[in-house]
Amino acid sequence: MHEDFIKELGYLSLASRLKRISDSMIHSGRQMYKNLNVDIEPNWYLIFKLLEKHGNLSVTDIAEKLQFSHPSVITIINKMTLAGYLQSEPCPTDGRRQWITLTQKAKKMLPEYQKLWVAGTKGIENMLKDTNFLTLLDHLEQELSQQSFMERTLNEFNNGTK
Amino acid sequence: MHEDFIKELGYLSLASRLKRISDSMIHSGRQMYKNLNVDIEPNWYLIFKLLEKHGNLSVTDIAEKLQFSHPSVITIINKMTLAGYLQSEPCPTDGRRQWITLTQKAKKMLPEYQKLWVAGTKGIENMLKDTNFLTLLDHLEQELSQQSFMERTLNEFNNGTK
DNA sequence: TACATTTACGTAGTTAACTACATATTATGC
DNA sequence: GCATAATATGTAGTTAACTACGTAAATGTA
Repeated sequence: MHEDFIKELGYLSLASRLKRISDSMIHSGRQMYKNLNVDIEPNWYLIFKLLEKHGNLSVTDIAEKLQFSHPSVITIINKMTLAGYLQSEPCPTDGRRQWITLTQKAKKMLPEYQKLWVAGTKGIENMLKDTNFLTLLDHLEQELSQQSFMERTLNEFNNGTK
Repeated sequence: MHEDFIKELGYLSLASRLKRISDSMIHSGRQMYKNLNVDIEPNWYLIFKLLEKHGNLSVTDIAEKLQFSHPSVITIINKMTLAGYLQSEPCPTDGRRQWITLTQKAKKMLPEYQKLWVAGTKGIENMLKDTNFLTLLDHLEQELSQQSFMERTLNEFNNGTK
């Protein structure tokens, strides 16, 4: 086994490490869909489940709820529309907005996909069930939203020179 | 405050959430370097610290130690070379390999940059010091290396149909 | 020793997030 | 009620990881 330098760096490389883990899981998810011949992509579940919950939403609504930029949402929605899962219609009361809704194909396929997502959730749960990992993520995200990584670093940097 | 749908999904959206956190920290780091007028990029610290430790390494060595693909390493190294921090020379005993080393500029600047990285580490430590977060990351990465996210999901999926 | 295999590096193209800018529509305020 | 500001969507270009493929050098083997 080779040296794992990112692990060795501890807190310093936290962001790199979180990126490594998420990249690996997303990659594995993409491969799974491909192997099963399911024509969806790793992050589409977010849109599926969001529209399942809310019925219809605008691009901006979706971006806010996912904390994505709106161009990212547009890119995902365009692909899902091309794949026949979504349709858009102009909002009747506001000409700027688009109402995004699930198509019949999406509603038909959702129960099947839902089984996969439940299985994925269980797989992760098995690894982490005796831990407080999600609570720690809540904590970390809340801390970072109160004061950014840059602000924290600069504070420590300036303390060091006092 | 808006609905945080990714948080709401719990384990299902773990990968999306880790990506969100790492993206945000990396973005904040880039902004910090920009504000301080420091001409380095967020992941260059990995190369700096690796070469500081090992003296010189080949592209493949670096890729293995970081668990990056070698094209990713080449991209980073090309930029750092352009910025004057790295130089390459052919390995005298193996014509296929390049020895990557720090330049004088890099050695001169490293103590200053090191202060920033120490400050960043402290900033993260302050958020997580009373937790076992790094241990949980070790655990998660080890579990995922033993059995991929896809394998775990398919196992659970097939159990569900039995 | 010559040929096949492995290894190291490099290039091209993909992915999914982002910012910055453009345009159209709605809301606000004098 | 018209001009300005804010909002919603869309487009273009950036970033950093990846895979796939190509080439050159070294290694192994018949």
